[in-house]
Amino acid sequence: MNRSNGEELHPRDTAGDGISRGPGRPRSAAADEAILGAALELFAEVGYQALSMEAVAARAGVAKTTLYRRYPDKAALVAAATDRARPSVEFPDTGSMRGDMVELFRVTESALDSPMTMRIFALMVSEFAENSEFRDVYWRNFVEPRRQAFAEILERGKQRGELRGDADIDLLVDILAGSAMYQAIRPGTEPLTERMERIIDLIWTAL
Amino acid sequence: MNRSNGEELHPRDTAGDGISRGPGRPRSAAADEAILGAALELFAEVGYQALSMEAVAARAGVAKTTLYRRYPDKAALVAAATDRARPSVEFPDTGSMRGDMVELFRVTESALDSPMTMRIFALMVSEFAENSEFRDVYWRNFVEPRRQAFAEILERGKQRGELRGDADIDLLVDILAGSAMYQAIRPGTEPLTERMERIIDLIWTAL
DNA sequence: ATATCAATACGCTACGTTCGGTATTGATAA
DNA sequence: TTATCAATACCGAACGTAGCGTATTGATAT
Repeated sequence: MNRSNGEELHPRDTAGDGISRGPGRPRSAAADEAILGAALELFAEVGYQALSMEAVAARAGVAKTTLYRRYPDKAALVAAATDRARPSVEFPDTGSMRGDMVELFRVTESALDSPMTMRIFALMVSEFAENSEFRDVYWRNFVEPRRQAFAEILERGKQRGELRGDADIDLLVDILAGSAMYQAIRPGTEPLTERMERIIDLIWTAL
Repeated sequence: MNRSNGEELHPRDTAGDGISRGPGRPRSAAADEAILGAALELFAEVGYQALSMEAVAARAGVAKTTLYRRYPDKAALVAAATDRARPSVEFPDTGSMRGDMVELFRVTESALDSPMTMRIFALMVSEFAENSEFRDVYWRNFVEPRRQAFAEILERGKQRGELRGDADIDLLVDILAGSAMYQAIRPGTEPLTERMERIIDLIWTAL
């Protein structure tokens, strides 16, 4: 799990510009696609630990060596596969800040319920303990976009006068994102959206 | 990783009442102790993944079979070892609610910085995705006590009149605990305690 | 009291299996 | 000619199991 990026380690840049090609047979783009697709599927199905390189190779219809030609190890492969799967985040605009917040949480809820998102989250947390660069990929792809959406909503609210001009947006985002993550982890409570609505209302009495 | 408790699976209840003992040689309490100690040490040192049963047995000075006589698999052993390691949580009482909160966070910060706590946290999150009963052990031992401390502080504040009587304590605890966890995960910011102070102050303008 | 018995734990060694990762080989595409 | 591909064998680490002989205990028979 303590792995460097992997892109640097392999001579052929599969996803590269494609213009300057060295000698010899080029990598198969079809294999690239099949590998990443199979890896992502299996990761979503069984999680990181139970994902085996043999299974990925089998599902992709590719030999195991073909995997290792592209990625130095399992960690790098999974990182690349999940990296590609960035879910797009919508920036809601309902007119009111509270409405935007609720809508954003509503949209996020399904993501937090999906096993794949939780698995990525788990990977991020566990890799944090190991201080790997892994964490940065996940943070950038999965957390930062949602933080951006939060910040955007708050900024608009500020301009509309719904939020005090001196409010620390970064701090507010921390509180909101932290509460959302916590609700996702916390066992057995009321539905996420409802609870988050109450959290929003509580914080907003202090706006 | 999908494992039932383990206590039920093995006939001898090592930690049982000790009064009614059937025939046969009893389990060695020294071995019990050595096993759990070695497992906890190794878990803190190398994490769950890299922890091997062979290493535990070697460090405990015990045969591998002795491990499997007690615990059905690695997951159960680690669960038992970490279960025993409940860190005690102090309930601060500085006189003011804000002071109590800050003090509690200050004490908690060192725990959040230790690799073992982070590893347990990671295990909890990843096991949540797998829906294992594992998660409940960790939640009960590591999260719930701190939630209790939070709730206690807030309750005292309520009685002192520092907090509105109709404040939803459970919800407040969620926000505070969630923010703290988030800060622990979030890469590279200011020191946890300082940031938590600001979060407390922000929320408390809405008391 | 003492020997025996049944039951269980213990350490040891070995084994079967899975899986990550490497090496080799012959064929194939550019 | 040169690198990729698939197939296969291989190595080593690790989980978990099985069998052996031995040690320790409670119950029982003499």
